[in-house]
Amino acid sequence: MAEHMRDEILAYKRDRILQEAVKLFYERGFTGTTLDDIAAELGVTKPFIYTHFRSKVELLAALCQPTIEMSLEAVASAADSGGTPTVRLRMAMEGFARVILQRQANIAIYFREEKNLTPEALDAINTLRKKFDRVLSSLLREGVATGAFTIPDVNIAALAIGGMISWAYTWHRPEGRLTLDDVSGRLADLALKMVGAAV
Amino acid sequence: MAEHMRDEILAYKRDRILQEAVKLFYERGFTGTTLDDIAAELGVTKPFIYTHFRSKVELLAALCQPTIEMSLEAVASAADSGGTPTVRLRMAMEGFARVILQRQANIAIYFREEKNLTPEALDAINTLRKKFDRVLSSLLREGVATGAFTIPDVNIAALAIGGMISWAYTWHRPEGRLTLDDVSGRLADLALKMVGAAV
DNA sequence: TTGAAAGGCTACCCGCAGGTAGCCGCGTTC
DNA sequence: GAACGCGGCTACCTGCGGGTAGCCTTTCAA
Repeated sequence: MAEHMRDEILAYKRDRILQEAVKLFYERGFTGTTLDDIAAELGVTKPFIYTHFRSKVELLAALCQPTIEMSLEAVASAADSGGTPTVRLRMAMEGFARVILQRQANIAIYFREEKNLTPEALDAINTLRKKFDRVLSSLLREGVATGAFTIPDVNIAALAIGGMISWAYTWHRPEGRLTLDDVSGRLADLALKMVGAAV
Repeated sequence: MAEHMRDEILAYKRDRILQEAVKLFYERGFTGTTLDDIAAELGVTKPFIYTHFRSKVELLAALCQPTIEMSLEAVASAADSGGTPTVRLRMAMEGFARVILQRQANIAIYFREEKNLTPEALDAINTLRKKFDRVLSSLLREGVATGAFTIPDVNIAALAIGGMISWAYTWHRPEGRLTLDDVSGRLADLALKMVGAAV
C-alpha cells in the first residue's frame, strides 16, 4: 500500500514534468527551452528532472511517442469496428482529428522536433506511422471494393486525408469559433467527400 | 561592366551558401547544423558566410521567406486569371502544389524552424500567409456564389485544402513512383472534389 | 615596381546550457 | 533520540558553436 502510493506520486511528478515541458517546447521550441526553464516553471531545480528522465531528448521522446500511439489507436479501432466502410471511415477520421486537436501541442512538437529524436525513438515512431498508413489505405481499398468510395489513387488519397487532418494542429484555436468536436466533424465530412462517399 | 559582373559573383556566392544551408538544415535541422558545417561543405570557412549574412537566423529567414512568397504568388495569380472558379481553383492548387514540391526542403525548414525566426521575419511571413488564406477563401466563396462549389464552411475548407497540399512536403519523394506534376495534378483533383466541383 | 584595397583565413573569445558530484535536511524506524 | 536513507538542492564542469579581431594573400592600377 505504501509502495503503491509512492509509485503514484512518482508517476504524478513525471507527469507534471511532461506537462510543463510540452507547454514550453510548444511555445519556445525544443532548443529554445532549457531544462532550467522547465524546472523553474515547476518550482524545482534541474537535477529533479534528471531523477525522472535520463536526458532532454528522452523527455522529448516521452511526449511524442504516446501521442502517435493514440492516433494509430483511434484509426485502428475504428477501422476494426463493425459497420460499412463509410461509417468506419467517418469514425476513424473523427477520432483521429480529436487526438490531433486534443494533443495539439504534442503533435506540433513532434513534427517540429523530429530531427532531435534518437534514431531508436524515431524508428519506433516511424513503425507506428507506417502502420497508420497501412490501416487507412486498407480501409479506403475496402470501400473502393464495396463501391462505397471512388478513389483514383488510394495511396495518394490516404496521404491527402491524413495530411488534411494532421494539419489542423497548425490552425486550430481551442478558444475559437468552433469546438473541438465541431472541427473534428467537419474534417471528417471533408474526408468522406474526398473519397466520394455518400453523405 | 566590371561592377556588374562583381555583383553577379556576389549573388552567386550568396546563392551557393543558401543552397548548402537548405540541404543541411533539411537533413540535420537548424540547431543540428553549425555554420562550420555549411562552410566545410562549400570548401570555405565560417567568416566567409558572415560577409554575406549577418547571422545564422538571417540565413534562415533568407531561405524561408521567398518560398512563402512563391506560394502566395502561385495562388494569387491563378485566382486573378480568367476562367470559371473551377478552372482557377485547379490552376491555383496545381501551382501551389508545384511550389511546395519544388521547394520541399525550404518548406520543411520553415515549418520546423519557425520558432527560430526573429519576430520581424515572422511578422512578414505571417502577413503573406494571411493574404494566402484570404485569396483562397475568396476564390472558394466566389465558386459558392456561382453555384460551382458546394461548401458548408468556407474557412474550414480553405484550411483543409491548404493543409492537404502543404502536407505533401512531408511525404513526397522526388525519385518516387509519381512525378512532381503527377502529384500536383492529383492533389488538385482531390481539392476540387472536396469542394464538390464538377470534374 | 609598388601601394592599396578586397576577400578570405587563422585563431580566438565567451556565454550558454546539458549534465553531474556531492551535500544537507527531513522523515522514518528501532 | 540516534542513525539511516531518500529526495532534492547547491555548485560546478565542460564542450560546443555563434560570432569577431586582425592578418595574409592576391589582384589590379598607376
